[in-house]
Amino acid sequence: MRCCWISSMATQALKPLSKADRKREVILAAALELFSRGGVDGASLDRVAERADVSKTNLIYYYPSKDALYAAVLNNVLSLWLGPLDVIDPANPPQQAIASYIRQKIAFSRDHADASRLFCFEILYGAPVLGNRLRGMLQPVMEEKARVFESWIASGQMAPVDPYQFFYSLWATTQHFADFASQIEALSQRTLDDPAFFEESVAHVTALFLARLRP
Amino acid sequence: MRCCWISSMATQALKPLSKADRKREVILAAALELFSRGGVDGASLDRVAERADVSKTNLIYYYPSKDALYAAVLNNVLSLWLGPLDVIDPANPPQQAIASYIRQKIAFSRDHADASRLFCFEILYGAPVLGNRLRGMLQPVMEEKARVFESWIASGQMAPVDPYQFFYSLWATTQHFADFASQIEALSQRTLDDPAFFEESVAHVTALFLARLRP
DNA sequence: GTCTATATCCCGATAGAC
DNA sequence: GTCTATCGGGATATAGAC
Repeated sequence: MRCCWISSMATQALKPLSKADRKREVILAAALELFSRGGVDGASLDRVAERADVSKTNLIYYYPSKDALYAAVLNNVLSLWLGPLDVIDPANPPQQAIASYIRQKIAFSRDHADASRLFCFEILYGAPVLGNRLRGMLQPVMEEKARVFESWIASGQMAPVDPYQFFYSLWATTQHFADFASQIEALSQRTLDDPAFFEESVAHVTALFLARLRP
Repeated sequence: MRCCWISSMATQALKPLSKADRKREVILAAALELFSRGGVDGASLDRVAERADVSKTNLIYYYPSKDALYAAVLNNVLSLWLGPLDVIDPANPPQQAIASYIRQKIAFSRDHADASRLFCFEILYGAPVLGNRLRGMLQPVMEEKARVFESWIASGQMAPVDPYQFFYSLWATTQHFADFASQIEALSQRTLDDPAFFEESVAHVTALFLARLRP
């Protein structure tokens, strides 16, 4: 049900994977799991190799350095991270689009909590690897989404808001469930894996943002 | 104006600091600066000592292990983090209290971005050091604040909301400005040190939450 | 492609003189 | 309290056989 193979979602589902490709996937999955717990410096190549069930030298054969491995994992994570943005489309009514976006993002925090945490680590580090792609690729995407917001506002479908600030708050609130899961669990003793808590969270965040959009 | 000495805010301002105490402060400040960049594992004691302008052995004299140093820094950070919660008081009207809380939290993200990032690192790690204090100390505080919300709701001063979910969203949106500053800067080319962006951010987040509270 | 063996470096922590 | 010297361990990465 919940996907574990990151790259298989990012690449074409049709192309059959070679044995080497599958090995790369296993290594990437192990690296994501360990890097997302303690950051890059919190996990050693020994442990990643152990988790992926390959020798360390073999791992280095596929990814020539730790930095290269980290970058490969992060690029997969960024692809996944971008997915939900598709729903922000001028053809959709804003309330529906944003409600769908929120649900997808909170589902992402549940199904890919490790990816969300690793992304958070990278940003905390100052985005040494993703910085260029954020400026070069995400920024134009955001400009496009900002124009969608402007069209929604101009047509009177929603109250005027700063689209950038609005997205920052959307990302913050939805990703919080993955990145701060241990704090939430300490205070609420709840997890997104509890379907009731998942739905409560979606309902709360949706109500928060839709109240603001009311024209 | 903006305070750099973490501990001096947590301890009594009256008690004069001994030479040793001042040295501890310098070490803690250096450790916060470096740990908040790369996490605990991203900084070495050598570099912390270098930054604090003490020898490594001398550093270890004051903090017997890296874990002890990390725990000391984190405890200071938690004290700072708790401060703004005081404004959530049944005597205040909810809109005013929450607006004040938001402004304080965003100011915290500006003035103590490193503390916010280190706190975020710790939670990402799974709260190995703060977990017990979150459960043992923060949880009762939150129960008290939840009762304040209930009293506000019961008196018709605000719309009914889940206080816990509400706080999670408040923390997420306000801390986001510190923890995800590099992403925001990549997309908006703005920083909280820009007073205009600071005020825009406060206005945006305040409008978001107050719209939700309208009875 | 995969292995064993190893080079090289840096890290946290200790010993012991002063 | 502060120093020099150093230990022991674990990390990334390479060399070279198979």
